[in-house]
Amino acid sequence: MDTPRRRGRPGHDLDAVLAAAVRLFNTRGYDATSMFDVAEALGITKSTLYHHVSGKEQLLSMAVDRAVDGLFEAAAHVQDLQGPATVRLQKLVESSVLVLAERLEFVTLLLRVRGNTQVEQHALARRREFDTLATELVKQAQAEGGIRADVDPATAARLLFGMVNSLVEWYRPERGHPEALAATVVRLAFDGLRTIAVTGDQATQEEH
Amino acid sequence: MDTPRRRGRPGHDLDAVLAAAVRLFNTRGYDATSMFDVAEALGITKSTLYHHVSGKEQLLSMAVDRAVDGLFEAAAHVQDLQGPATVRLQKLVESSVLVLAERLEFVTLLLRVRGNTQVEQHALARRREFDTLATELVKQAQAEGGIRADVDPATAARLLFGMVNSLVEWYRPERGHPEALAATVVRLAFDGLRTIAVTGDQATQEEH
DNA sequence: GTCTATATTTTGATAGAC
DNA sequence: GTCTATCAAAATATAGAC
Repeated sequence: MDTPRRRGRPGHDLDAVLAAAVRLFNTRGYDATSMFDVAEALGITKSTLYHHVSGKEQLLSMAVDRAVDGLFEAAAHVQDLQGPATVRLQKLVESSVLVLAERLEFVTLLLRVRGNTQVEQHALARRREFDTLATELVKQAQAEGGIRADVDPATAARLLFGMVNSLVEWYRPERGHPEALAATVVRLAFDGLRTIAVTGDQATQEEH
Repeated sequence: MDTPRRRGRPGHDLDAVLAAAVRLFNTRGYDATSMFDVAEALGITKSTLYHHVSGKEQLLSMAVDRAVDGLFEAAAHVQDLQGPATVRLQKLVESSVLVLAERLEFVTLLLRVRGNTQVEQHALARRREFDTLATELVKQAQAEGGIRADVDPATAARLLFGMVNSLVEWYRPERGHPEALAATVVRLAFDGLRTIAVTGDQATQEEH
């Protein structure tokens, strides 16, 4: 959205540093990635890397913030909507998939955070906040009779977004449109795997 | 199943060492856990720990094997069954949940492996094998008309088991029966979240 | 089986020149 | 912005006594 303003000619800007770091964190693991590894990937030395960032944790912090911010922007947008909670829940799932696809590497990193440092604990706290929000929406949808009431709302929310989050394990942006994937996830989650009475517009086979 | 035969009186046996290591690997992360940490948790020194195991990687190797073996035992059991593929797929989901619950810490560790060492690559290869097997079952179930054919079988299998695997993020054995949870997962995955025509036996609200 | 060293490497991070 | 040099701490692992 915001145009990253060009910096002074040479070297790397923060975004490039962050991108390289996050890629390494995801492939090797955060702890297994050294600042030397990050510097090497950028073609600079460790000292130069420390000129750009204050430390390893700052890289993690910036990365998870991008993921969390995206998720909450989507949630805020959905909460502004009118209409049945069931539809809003569908929209939340849909936009979560889109955010995950758009910020794949950041969300991937976020989902692997375990809470051992303050940065990680903060990220976990915001994830729980999102969870609560989703659970509330499930409750409302159950109350209005849109989704089944024979499952605990917290359990339903966790399984639903567990399915969504599992996308980071295999989704690759180069194959298939995120919109189609989002639609598939919503369909599977809400209508289930089982064969249903075909109403007419479900004849398209999709690949991702 | 197999009675762990008692060792010579004193000290720790391999199972105790493995259990302590896996617990730490899951809470702090594999790379962030040092051999000193494992030794300390057992109340012994690093040297003594090295008397029990050949190194850190062996601990990881043994742990992921326990998870993978459990999953494949379940898969083999399901493949021996007769009847429609749709039912076998349901059984595979169900028993996967049960294995996950029974070997929670080992499966948790398995699902976090990224493939940076040979041990991890081997674990990933076996996971892919399981994936292929699940995808095949989805295909068969689609062919016999049991589950919807408007979704790519690989995508369906990944989303289905993505939902199952997400249980490691929140399931805790002390709360609720694994059997009830497995039933909930199957119901949600196959019949979906949406309210359906109530046929009579779906009045029970479950908690996990 | 358990310990006290100790070797060796790698880590995150800083100082200071250009 | 980038480098060389360096530090202090922590890591995996081994040697060898009891």
